[in-house]
Amino acid sequence: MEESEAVPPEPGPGGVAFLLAQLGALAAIRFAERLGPLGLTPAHAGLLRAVAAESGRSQQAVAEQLGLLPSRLVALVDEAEREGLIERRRNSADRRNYALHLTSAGHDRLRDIGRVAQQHGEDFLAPLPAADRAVLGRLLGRLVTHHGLAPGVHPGYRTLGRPTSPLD
Amino acid sequence: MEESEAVPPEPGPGGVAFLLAQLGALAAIRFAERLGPLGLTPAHAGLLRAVAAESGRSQQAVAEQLGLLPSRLVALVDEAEREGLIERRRNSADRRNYALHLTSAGHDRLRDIGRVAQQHGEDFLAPLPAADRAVLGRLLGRLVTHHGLAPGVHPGYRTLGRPTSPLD
DNA sequence: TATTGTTATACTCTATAACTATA
DNA sequence: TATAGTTATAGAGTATAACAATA
Repeated sequence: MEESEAVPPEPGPGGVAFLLAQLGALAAIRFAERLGPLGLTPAHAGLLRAVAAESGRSQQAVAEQLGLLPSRLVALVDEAEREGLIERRRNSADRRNYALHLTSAGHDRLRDIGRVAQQHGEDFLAPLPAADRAVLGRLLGRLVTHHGLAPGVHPGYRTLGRPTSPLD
Repeated sequence: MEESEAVPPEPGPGGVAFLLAQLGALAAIRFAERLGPLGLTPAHAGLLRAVAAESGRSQQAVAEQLGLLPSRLVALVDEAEREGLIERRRNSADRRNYALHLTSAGHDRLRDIGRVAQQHGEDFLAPLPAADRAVLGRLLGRLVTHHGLAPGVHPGYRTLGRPTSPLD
C-alpha cells in the first residue's frame, strides 16, 4: 500500500540497502575521525583487538582473520610495534613465525579505543530512543548472521583517516 | 535486563554502530560486484544518477554534490564519455564550463543499474520479512536525516570494484 | 619443496597544487 | 583577477609476485 505506481523513471538508490551503505560508510568515517587523535586508524584498532582476543597467534593467522593481505599486515604490525603497542616474539619451536602479543601500553590503548567506540556509538545513534536502538540492533544482527560476517571484523579495513598525529 | 555486568575487559566492537559499519561496507562491496559485469563502479553509477537527476549542470556542480574532487570527476566523466554514456556540451554563454548530459545509451545503462540495485537490495535484505524491512528502513531513514546525508550520495565514492570488463 | 614473514612492483584513489582557457 | 576544467605530483591502499630464512 505504500508503494505507489509513480515510481520515478530514474531508478533511485532509495532502497534500504543503499541507506545501509550510506550510514555504514558515515559511521566508519566518524569512528576513524575519533581514532585520529589517538594516533590510530580503524585497521590498527582491529589489529589490537584481534591480537588481544587471542595472544600469541602468527601474523598469518591474524591476517586471515582480519581479511588482510600478509604484506599489509606487516606494515600495520610494524607501526604498532614502533608505537610499543604490540610485540613480535620469536617462536622457538618454529622460528619461521612470530607470536604476536599486546604490550601493557597496547592494553591501555585498547581500553582507550573502547571508550572512543562507545562514545561514537552513543552519539551516532543519539536520534533513536533506546527501544529503537535495540530493535535496530536485532535487525542488523540478523543480517550480520545471515551474511556470515565475523564478529569483530570490518570488511575492508582500508585506510579511512590517517591519524592527525601519525604512528611514526 | 539484557546487559549483564560481565562485559569483557577487552572492549568489543559489539555496538550497533559497528554492525552498521560492517553491513554498510558489505552492502557496498556486493553492489560493486554486481556492477562489475556492467563495466561500471559505484562511482560511475552515482555520476550517471546525478547527471540524470539534473541535466546540464557543470562538472563543478556535480562534483560538489557527490563530494568528489573536481580532478577526480574529470576522470570519471572521461570514462563515461568514452563509453558513450555522458556527453560534455560546451556552454556557449560561458565557455569555461561544460554542461553534462546523459546520452540515450546512458539512460539505458542507468535503467540497468536500477535493476541491479533493486535485485541487490532484495537479496541483501532477504533474511528479513517485509515488515521488518520496513521497520529497518524507517529507523535508518531517521539516522540518515539526522546525520544530514544527501539522498542519493554515498559518502566516499571510492573505488570498490574495478569492473571485470573495464570502461576502456 | 613448502611455509612465514618480508620486500618489490604495478595500479588506483585521495589530496593538493599548478596550469589553461576563458571570463 | 577569478573561475571551470585539466594535468601533475605525492601519499597510501590493494594485489601480486618474488625473495630470505626456516622447516
